[in-house]
Amino acid sequence: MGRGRIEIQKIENNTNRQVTYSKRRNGIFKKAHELTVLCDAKVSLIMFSNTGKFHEYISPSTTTKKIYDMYQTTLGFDLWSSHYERMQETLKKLKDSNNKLRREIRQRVLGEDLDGLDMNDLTILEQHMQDSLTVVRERKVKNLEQRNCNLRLDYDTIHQLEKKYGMVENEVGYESTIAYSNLYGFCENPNNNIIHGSGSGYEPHGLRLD
Amino acid sequence: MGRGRIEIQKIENNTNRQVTYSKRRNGIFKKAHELTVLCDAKVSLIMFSNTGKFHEYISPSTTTKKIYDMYQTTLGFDLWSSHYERMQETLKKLKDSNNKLRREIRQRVLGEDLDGLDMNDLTILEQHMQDSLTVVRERKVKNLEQRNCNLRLDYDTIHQLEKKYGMVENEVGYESTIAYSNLYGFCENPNNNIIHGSGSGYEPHGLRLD
DNA sequence: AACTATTTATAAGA
DNA sequence: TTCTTATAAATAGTT
Repeated sequence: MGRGRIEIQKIENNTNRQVTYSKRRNGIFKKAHELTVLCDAKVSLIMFSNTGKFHEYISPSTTTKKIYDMYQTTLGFDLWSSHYERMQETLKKLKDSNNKLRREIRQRVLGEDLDGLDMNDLTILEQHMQDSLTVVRERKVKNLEQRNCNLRLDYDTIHQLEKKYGMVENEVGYESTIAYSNLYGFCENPNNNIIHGSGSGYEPHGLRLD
Repeated sequence: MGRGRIEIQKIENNTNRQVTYSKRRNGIFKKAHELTVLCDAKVSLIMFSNTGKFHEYISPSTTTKKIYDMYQTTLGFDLWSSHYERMQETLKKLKDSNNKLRREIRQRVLGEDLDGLDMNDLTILEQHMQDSLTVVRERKVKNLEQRNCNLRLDYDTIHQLEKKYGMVENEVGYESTIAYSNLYGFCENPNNNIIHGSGSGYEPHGLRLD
């Protein structure tokens, strides 16, 4: 439809191709719109030129996203699944990881869910628990030693103050010394359990497994 | 372009509209293809008729998904964002949950990361660990008792077989009895630790925290 | 971007 | 539906 018939093959002349693209693009957009109106159809027309230029027609009664949702539904597969895939994978890994962690906690912290473990597993688990318990007890000792040091500092400070300002030495000195020696004595027996908690009201201590 | 000019407005006659849709659909598809070839363009043309019928043209050099990826990139917004949103949320929750679980394990299972805990926390933690350890040790005892029962069954079975087939009673009976009595003796001291693991090669035992 | 000779698309009819 | 065909519309090449 023009001054001469043309073969349907790539127009090699650059300018010519560009011009034809522009003309025919308008033509096809017009056709798309006419179809939309005449036949009450929904049309999504997306084009990228040779040079990457983007143009689109979308029927006024719809949106590109709606068309793609319909497209997806119609064809029965998920167009953007590849977009999701990595996300899905991450999600799955996280869920697996979560489950493993929860199981670890059930086993190791709460002492539940031991059904899958054989004698050897139980022994290893027991050893780990024993080690952790030791770490916690050592930390308690460390804490007490720290408290001890602070008290010793306090005692020295007070002692100096007493000297300086002539306070009654025995009164204050007595209490400080009591506290000091009690704590020091305790620290020298790091494995005793005299400050053990009540032990009755067993609670997960802020642990949520739901 | 026909026997008479028509107004661009919805064709009310149902059959007529259907026919026009069919004809013009072919026309626009042909145009889309010509544009693709002549101008080396990429065209995605998706149509849904009045009655929900689906038709599509896509340039052979591409796919509908590629077009939509380009569309997305070009327009600089995410067509699928609503699809993502819930997923993103789930992902975040899982990550948070994971982190909490990992911290729990660091504190409670490995005995690490105790810096935020005061004396009381440490004591509670210690008690929980002690309780869990007790559970594991009780489980070990239960396992041994179970093994014991199994052996006792084996022994009875063998004993019956011996009777039935006249096997030399002492030979088999001796070994079974040894095994049985060893285990039974062990089970009567549930809190001893003679089958403790090596205890030297401390490993997280399948726990991954990375 | 306009023009216009021609080709192409298609409305109406069969 | 599909074919036909008169006519409208699109557009290739030109300006």
